[in-house]
Amino acid sequence: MSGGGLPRRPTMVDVARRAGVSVKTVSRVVNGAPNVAPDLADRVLAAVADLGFRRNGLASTLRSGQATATIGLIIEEIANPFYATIAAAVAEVAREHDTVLVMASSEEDPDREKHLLLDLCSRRVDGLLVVPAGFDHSFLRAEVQMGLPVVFLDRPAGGLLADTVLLDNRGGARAGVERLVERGHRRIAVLLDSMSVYTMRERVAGAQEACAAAGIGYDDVLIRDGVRDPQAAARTVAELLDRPDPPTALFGTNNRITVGILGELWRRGGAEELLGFDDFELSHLMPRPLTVVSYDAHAFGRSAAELLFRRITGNRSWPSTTVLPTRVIDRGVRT
Amino acid sequence: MSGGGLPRRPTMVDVARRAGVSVKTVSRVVNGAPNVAPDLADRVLAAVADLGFRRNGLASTLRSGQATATIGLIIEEIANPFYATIAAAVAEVAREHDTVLVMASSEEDPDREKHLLLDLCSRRVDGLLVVPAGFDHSFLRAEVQMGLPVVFLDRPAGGLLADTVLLDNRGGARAGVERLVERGHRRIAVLLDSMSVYTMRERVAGAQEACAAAGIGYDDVLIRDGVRDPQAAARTVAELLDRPDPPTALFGTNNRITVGILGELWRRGGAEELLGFDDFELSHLMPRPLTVVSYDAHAFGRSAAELLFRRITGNRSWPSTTVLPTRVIDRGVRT
DNA sequence: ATGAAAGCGCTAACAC
DNA sequence: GTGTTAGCGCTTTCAT
Repeated sequence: MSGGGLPRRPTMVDVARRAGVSVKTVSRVVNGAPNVAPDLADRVLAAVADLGFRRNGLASTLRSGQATATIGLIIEEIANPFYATIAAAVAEVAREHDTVLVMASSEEDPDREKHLLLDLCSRRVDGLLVVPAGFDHSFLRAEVQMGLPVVFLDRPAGGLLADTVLLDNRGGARAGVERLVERGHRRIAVLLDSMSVYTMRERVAGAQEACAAAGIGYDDVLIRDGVRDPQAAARTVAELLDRPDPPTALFGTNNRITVGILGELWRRGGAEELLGFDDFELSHLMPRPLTVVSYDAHAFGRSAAELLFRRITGNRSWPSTTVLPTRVIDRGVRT
Repeated sequence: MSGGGLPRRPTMVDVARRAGVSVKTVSRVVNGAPNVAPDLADRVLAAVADLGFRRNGLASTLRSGQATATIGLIIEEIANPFYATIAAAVAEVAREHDTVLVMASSEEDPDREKHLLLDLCSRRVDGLLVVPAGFDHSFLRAEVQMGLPVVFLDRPAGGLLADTVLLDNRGGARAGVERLVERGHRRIAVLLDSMSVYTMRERVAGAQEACAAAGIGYDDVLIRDGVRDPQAAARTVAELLDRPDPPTALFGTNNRITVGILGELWRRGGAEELLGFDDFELSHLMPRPLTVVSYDAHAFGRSAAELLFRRITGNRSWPSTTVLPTRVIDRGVRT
């Protein structure tokens, strides 16, 4: 081989040698510390440029014990607009604190979530923001006790007392379904991802509260669990509407499901009324009336991130739970 | 103060002392190295659990000289579905390589981009994926020469020879506008973000090629620069359509602009034909015919990330430029 | 204002 | 199998 070896990264020792100063002086110049003679500083800067020196932040952090200026964000699915909006809001707050964001998606897998969280702990992030997929987060207790701030977002933690920021899932779902009921619907189908997810349980409970209050009996057939994606939602709608006793209204309990319902209703020209949890861009241009339970997703992400940074910067008050309001945007047909 | 001091993080020395072994043995156990007597391993594990020890990955990386298992991704705007899809694809590939993703948005600000990139270099990421906002990336040359892989995505780098993955912006725009021309349109407005952005220049050039080929003269009035967001797009549409010589078709050169045009056309009930670059979910449910220049955004992100990891794992071939195809999805009215 | 030496937490290299 | 020592690149402490 003709020596394709890459040039070794220069260190402060290399820079010091080249500039004819001590490493400490290089450190001072590189970090903008005061009290360095201008001529020495110039020589150091020249050596830095010549050598292509870039300070090793890992070594710096290790020795100084400073924060890594990094926070971790674990969500379920990056491409979903709900999580993308949260990520954008968190990144915005992180930037305001000169901190970078390590982002990963758990894909609703508790094992993967645990692995990711512990990995981030090893990387000594300054704080963690988690949309939990698992049900037991006690494995984080030691880290939390040693001062690692963790904020849970959208769903509560399991087995760990920690800051939590939630949406008013139950109230929003109840208010949405009440609109359907007011317009005379008695057979309302509810399509949901999985009862193992906190938000789904809450939204279903809210829907059932509204039904119960209106004296509508519970019908097993209308509650459809396991609707994981838009395709599944479309299939479920087809199946429901082909029954002898079809629903007259449908509740999509998250944005993916609502999109799937919408597509299938459009395809078959169904006139059933639709309620969705989560608003989305252009929802007002949909080819049919669509009522949505909406909220400020950006503010949601920001609240959680701001709380995290309050902890990082020393706030030691008792763990809090914040519930953000939702509101119904009613585009249904008036009767 | 009554000693609110947090317990110090235990180190391998603490674990070793507690387990009555040497640090090296702790290191072996913690890293799953072979040749440790089971009873010693058990004692170490017990001490680890008691103390809540978590290996400091920064120190480990520093000493061993191993990779950080981190890549950086710089995009323009996290919440935009185009970038969110790319981020999801990149995260997917990163995961396949047991690597985490540091993500940041430059917000189209070259200074911020430079700052972020150099920060990531200090953090010793294993590679960089960049949707460039700036025009000069020569400040990365030293890093690249020392072996840092960098892949540019969606737009080419400035002043730096590096791997690049692009879309066929020009060909896609040309093909899209050709459809409009085929249907008899002679006055086609083009709304674009900024001519300083590479993709915009290419898309406008493609549109003009199609017009020129059809003998359509250039009309200054119809090329609208500076359309930064959906609101601006809506305003521009209103202004164009209120002119004495309004366009009969509009070309939105990115997803944000197309959304804005769509809203305004819907609001005023305009019958003008619409072409958009970038497809989006539910575009087929829009209340009017909408032709889009589409491509596989997920594959786009994956290609770039896979190329990056090929570099990280040692591929040293000449920098490549890949151009991914687009296709027109024609939902326009047949004449 | 500058430098020498020690050491952050860990692992490589070499004992034993 | 296990332990000792040195040192990754940097910053701290304390001289001068």
